[in-house]
Amino acid sequence: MSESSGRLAAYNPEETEARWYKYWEDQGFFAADRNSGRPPHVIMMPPPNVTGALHMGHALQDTIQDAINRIRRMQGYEALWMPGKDHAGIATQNVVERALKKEEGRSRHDCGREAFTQRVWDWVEEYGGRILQQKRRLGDSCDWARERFTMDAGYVEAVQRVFVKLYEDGLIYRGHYLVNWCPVDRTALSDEEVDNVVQDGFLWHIRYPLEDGTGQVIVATTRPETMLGDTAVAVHPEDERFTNLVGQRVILPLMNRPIPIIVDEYVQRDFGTGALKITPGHDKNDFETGRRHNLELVSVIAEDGTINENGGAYAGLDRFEARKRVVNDLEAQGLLADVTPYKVSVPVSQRSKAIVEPLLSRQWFVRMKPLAEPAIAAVREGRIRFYPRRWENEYFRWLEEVRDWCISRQLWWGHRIPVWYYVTHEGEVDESRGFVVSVAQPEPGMVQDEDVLDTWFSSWLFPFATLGWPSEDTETREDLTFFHPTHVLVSGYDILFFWIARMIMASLYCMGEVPYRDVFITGMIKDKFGRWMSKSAGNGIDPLDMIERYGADAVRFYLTLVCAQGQDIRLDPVGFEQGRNFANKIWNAFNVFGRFMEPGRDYRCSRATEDLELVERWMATRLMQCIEVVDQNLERYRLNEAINKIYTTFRGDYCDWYLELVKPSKGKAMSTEHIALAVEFFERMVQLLHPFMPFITEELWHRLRPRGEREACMVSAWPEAKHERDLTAERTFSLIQELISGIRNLRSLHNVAPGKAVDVTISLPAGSEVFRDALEANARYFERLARVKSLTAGMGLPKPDQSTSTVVGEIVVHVEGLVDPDEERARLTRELEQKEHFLSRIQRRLQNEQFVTRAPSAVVARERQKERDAQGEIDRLKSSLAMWTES
RNA sequence: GGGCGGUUAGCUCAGCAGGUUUAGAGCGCUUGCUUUACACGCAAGAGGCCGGGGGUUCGAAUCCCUCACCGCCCA
Repeated sequence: MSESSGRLAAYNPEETEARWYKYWEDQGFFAADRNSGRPPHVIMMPPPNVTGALHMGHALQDTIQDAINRIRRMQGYEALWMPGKDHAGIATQNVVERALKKEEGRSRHDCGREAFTQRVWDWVEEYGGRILQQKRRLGDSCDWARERFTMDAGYVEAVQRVFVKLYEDGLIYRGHYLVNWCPVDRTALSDEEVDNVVQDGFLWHIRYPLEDGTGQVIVATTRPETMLGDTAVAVHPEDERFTNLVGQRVILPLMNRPIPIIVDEYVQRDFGTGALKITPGHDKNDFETGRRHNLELVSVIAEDGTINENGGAYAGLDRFEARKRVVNDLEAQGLLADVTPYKVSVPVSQRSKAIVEPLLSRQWFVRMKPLAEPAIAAVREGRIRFYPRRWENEYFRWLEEVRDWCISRQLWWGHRIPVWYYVTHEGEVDESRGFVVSVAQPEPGMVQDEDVLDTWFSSWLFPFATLGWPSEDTETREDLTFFHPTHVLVSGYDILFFWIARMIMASLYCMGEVPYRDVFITGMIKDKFGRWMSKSAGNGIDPLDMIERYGADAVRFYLTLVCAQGQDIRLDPVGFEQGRNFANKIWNAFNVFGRFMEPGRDYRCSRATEDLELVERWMATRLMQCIEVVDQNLERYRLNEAINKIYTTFRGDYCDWYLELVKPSKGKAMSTEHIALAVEFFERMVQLLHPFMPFITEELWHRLRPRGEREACMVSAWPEAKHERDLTAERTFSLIQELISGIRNLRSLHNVAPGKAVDVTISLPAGSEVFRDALEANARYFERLARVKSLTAGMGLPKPDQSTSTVVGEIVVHVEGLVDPDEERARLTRELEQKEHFLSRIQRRLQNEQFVTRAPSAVVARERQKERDAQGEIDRLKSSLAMWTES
């Protein structure tokens, strides 16, 4: 595996990634064991739909989860990332229905429930594992052996048990209410599954003639077809326009049915004409009004969205066709008073995009208030914390006004509702005898409720049902006790209510404890123009394509870099190039010393710290600082800050300065001691990078030293910032960096050929003996990085003839042999202006008495130092400039 | 109608427990360089009164108020 000599080609992720993933899995590194003696750290993967394919949202969230999981594992936790998949009721049923239609031209009804359900199982068997396979390409280090499906036998039992428990506690009831009905999927939906979309519509003003023929009332409506089911007209009690009409009746046009005029506070006087048609069967507000006034309730729309037998002449028409016909007929009869354009808010099914119809229907509901209260308390008391915090407000707002949850779905695919009915001799359900709520069939011959449960009614149990609850098996229970509650949930705000809030409720209710301590809410991936990615818009970016093109590490790196706290991400696929380039950089950096390494040799640095040369001591301290910053940011889930720090440290400090200075010159070999330290630093950097870029780091980690049978970067110990920072090395080296940059700048400005060496004189202020010695000792650095052939450093050295200068703090650098007076004057003038501008800002601050007296003394001292420095620099710049002006 | 985010370099975004920030990164741009780890690179540079207005403070991109525009959520 080790390739210790010869040139390495550009990094090729493809081969590396497959190999190491297999290695990790074969070694069992993903498996979590409660008997390890280590403290647990658990992440529950939001279970993807079995029908799903990997998209960028998964890639982002998995990258984050895997990074956290890998860090925790390296930090010595028994890290469990629990994978699973969701049966996704409607979505999956739809997929299989479409396939059935396409392949056999049959509907699920042609097929029959049992056969159809079997087909879904076959489909899940065949394709349901696809998305989890795709996740492996990302490098997800989940404990695959624990993978759970929300329709697994044990999981089914959990769902049924929770239903029964909730029912017995009075938290589930069956009710006859207006529900959100999707005429396309022909099922009830919860409020959360319905979006309100503003559309261009009309306000139709319709004349309702008074029964006594003395006049008319004009009502305004956005849904004229529902008039077929009107059972009243309502006006506001204090609306004087209608006082004399209250108690009278109007004849409902087209239906020729007398209906009363009632008063109700709910009517908005300034809407339309002030008179409101009341359709309790097809409007939620009207439903309430109807209840208050004991109005008759007429349903005129059927489950398929057509007008039913109560709709008179319109029976059988689709609701939209009926609207046109109703409007035409009203107009023909002179009953249409006015039509005005109007913005209407239309309820739309999130899944089918069909306009949802409020329909009277008997469904099962969960009483949410009692479940919500402990869930609110858990967050208020800080037992659960959201990152970023602002989502807590959103969470509270939803829970505080949460409405009961309609959980029954008229589907065939899902958890069957554990409710049983008696049957008549004819085999019909006999509801007159009531029902029994029970996991098992209570009596022979009883039939189970036809409906299934909302998918979220199973996924809200995910954190503990996946760990085996409610199994009584000892092993399982110990596992549950060890791993639950979990530690962090990573998910998007799009399912804050659907899933996150409900999971918290379910865990508190069933387990008596929170499901997790931290909730990390990610932003959503948008396209580069800020639009949602979708198949229909064709603007999606396939993570697998990106992995193929750039490598999984590159994809992960870039996603981590742009995943700033909860902000939506406008993803530009060219960004992944940065990841690929960085991977290549890492690969080649290894090559700098790797090509000198003898195969099988374990390079260890034998020098004491004080024997290290300056740049080595500096690199050691930079690494410490990097680890500190990374650790701090990881604690707050600021992964972008962490990866950014590692990136700049590796690229800037390690490659551009450290490696450049320790690599041997042309044709020379690298000393064992230099290799040893380069290996040591590299090893640490690779470990820090591993959670974010697991593949390339694993590969290189193995090339660094001979490794044992079951050793791997992914199970190595997380680097610790255990050494003190070496502030002297930091100060000395950073000054040298500035001097070198200054010289490079002068070379560039004066167009010195890259190969041409220059002589440099560095004039130091009095008392700089130590620094002068450091410069002399490290003259090689200047030669290496700035092509300085002769370096003269000393206190108060004069400017050599024919030289150009720049000022770094109290130091003046003269580069000899450069003459272009005009260029020089212009440059010095520019620098001088900048400095003077800066100085005046500082002085303005210092002349402010308030500042001097009120600001902390350290701040004032710092400003005074800045002033002195700037003044000194200005003086030196002026004298340099003077020389050029004289000559 | 209520709530929340965003507005910082040409583009995409960091920075927001007020003072080492003379506001950073990547891409793009300009100028050099095939200096044998890397052109998926190196070096040097240009580019921003941090959306407008007001306030708090000795000091504001950062805290408060207000307005504008963009986006999201809820009714």
